[in-house]
Amino acid sequence: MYNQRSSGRISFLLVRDGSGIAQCVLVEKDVDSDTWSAHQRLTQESSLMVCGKVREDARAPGGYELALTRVEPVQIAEDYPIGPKEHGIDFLLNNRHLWLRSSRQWHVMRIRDEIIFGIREFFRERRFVCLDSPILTRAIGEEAGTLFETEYFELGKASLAQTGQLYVEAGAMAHGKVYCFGPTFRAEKSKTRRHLTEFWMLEPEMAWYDWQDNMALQEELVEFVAQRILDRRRDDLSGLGRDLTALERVERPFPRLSYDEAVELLRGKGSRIEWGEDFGGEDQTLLTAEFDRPLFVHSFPKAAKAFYMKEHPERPEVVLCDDLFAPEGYGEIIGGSQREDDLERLIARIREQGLPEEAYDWYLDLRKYGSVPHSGFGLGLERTVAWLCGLDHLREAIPFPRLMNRITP
RNA sequence: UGGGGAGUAGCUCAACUGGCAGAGCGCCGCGCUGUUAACGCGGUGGUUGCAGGUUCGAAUCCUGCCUCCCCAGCCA
Repeated sequence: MYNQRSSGRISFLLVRDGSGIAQCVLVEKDVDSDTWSAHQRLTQESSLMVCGKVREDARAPGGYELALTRVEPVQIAEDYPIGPKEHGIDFLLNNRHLWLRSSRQWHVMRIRDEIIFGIREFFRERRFVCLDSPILTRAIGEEAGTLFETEYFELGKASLAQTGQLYVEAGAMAHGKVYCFGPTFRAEKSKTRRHLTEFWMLEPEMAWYDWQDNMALQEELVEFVAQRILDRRRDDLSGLGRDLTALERVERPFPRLSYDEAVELLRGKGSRIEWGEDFGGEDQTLLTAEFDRPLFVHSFPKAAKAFYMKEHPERPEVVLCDDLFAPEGYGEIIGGSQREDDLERLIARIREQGLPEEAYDWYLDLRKYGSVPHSGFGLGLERTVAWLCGLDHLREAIPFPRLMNRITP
C-alpha cells in the first residue's frame, strides 16, 4: 500500500503492484465487517491482496479505479521511514533499498531499463557481437592511480576493471564489430554529481571504422536511445516532469567542433582556457549552451588523452578522438577514438606516458598479428540516464550507487 | 585533496544579542460516504553529532574530532 486516504466510511487505498499504482475504493456498507476492520489496520507499505471490480471514474488518478469487495492483509508494515513529505538526500541514500519504491525513483529505473535494452537491441540489429570483458584484471586502461586493488591468490595484485576497451579490441579482431556492457570501477577521490566509483559503461569496438565512422555510429545510437524512451517510456518521463521537447530535438546530425574551434569559441566567450588543457565544468556548460542537441568535440591535444588513441596523420600534437557532450549542462557522455594500430608508435606512446610495458604484452600482440584500423567508444550509462531523465545527480541513475563515502545499502 | 555550508523529535526545519527547546509532517485516539501529499479536534515524541572549555546560565561562544551536502580538480 503506497498511501491511504479516508473520509470516514469510505477509504481510498493507493496500491502498488510493480506495474503501477491503482486507486482502490472501499465503502464500509458494501463490504463484510472483517474486510472493513482489516483495512483499518493497514499502514503505509503494508502488503495486501485485494479483490474488486474495475470501473471508470473521472475522480480517480488515471481515470480508472478498483471498487473493492475484499481486502486481505499479508503483512502489516510498521513505521515506514519514508513519508510523503520532503527528505534530505543523506537520509534517502541510507534508505536506498526503500527509496526505490518511491514514484520518482520508480520512473527512473524503468527508463534505465529501457535504455539498457534499447542499446542491446541497437547493436544486435547491426550485427554486433556482445563480448564482455573481465572485471578482475591486470590491464590498465586509464590512470594507474585510480585502480581498486585486491589480492589474487598466488599471482599478486589484481584490480577491478576501469574499462573493457583493451579486451573489446581483441574481440573486434575476431568478430569485426563487438561491444561490452558492464560495471567499471574508478577509485577517484571525487565527490561530484558527475562521478560514481562504480558505473556501467557500454564500449563498442569496430574493425575498419575510422574516427569519422565512429562518430556517425555514436550519434545514431544516441538518437536511437532518445527516440526509444520517448516512444516507450513517455509516461515515466512525464512522471519525472522531463521537458520532452528538449529530447525530441535529439536528431542527427549533431554539431561537430574541432578542439581548436572549441577553444576559440570559448575564449571568445571569456573563458581563460589555454590550448592543450581539457575542458573544465564551466567550459562544458558554456560550449553546450550554444547548441540544442548533443555536441561533438574532436581532435584533442595528444597530451590530454590516453596512450591508445591514434595520432592525426598531419598533426602529431593531436589525436583522432571525440567527446560527445549532452545538452542542458549534463556534460560528457561519450569518449571515443580511432586506435593506434601501428606497433612501434603504440610502444612509443606507452613509454612516453610511463606505463608498465609488461602489462600490455598481449595487447601489443593485436598489432603484431594482422593489425587493422579500428575505432571504438565508451558511453557512460548513468550519465546518459541522468541526462535523459533530467536528474541533477548520478546517484539517482543507478539502483545502488557507490560513492567515495558510501558502500551501503 | 582544496574552498564553502550544515548537523536540534522518526522526517523536514525554527529558536533574535547567551536566558522556559518549538512547529509542520509521521505515529496514536476521536469525527467525517469521493479522497487527490485529504481534512478537523486531541495526544505522543529531545543525550540539540561527539569530547572538552568559558559562563550564574550554552542549541547559541571557544578548542579538538566525526559526519553529511555543495563547488572545484580528474573523468564516463
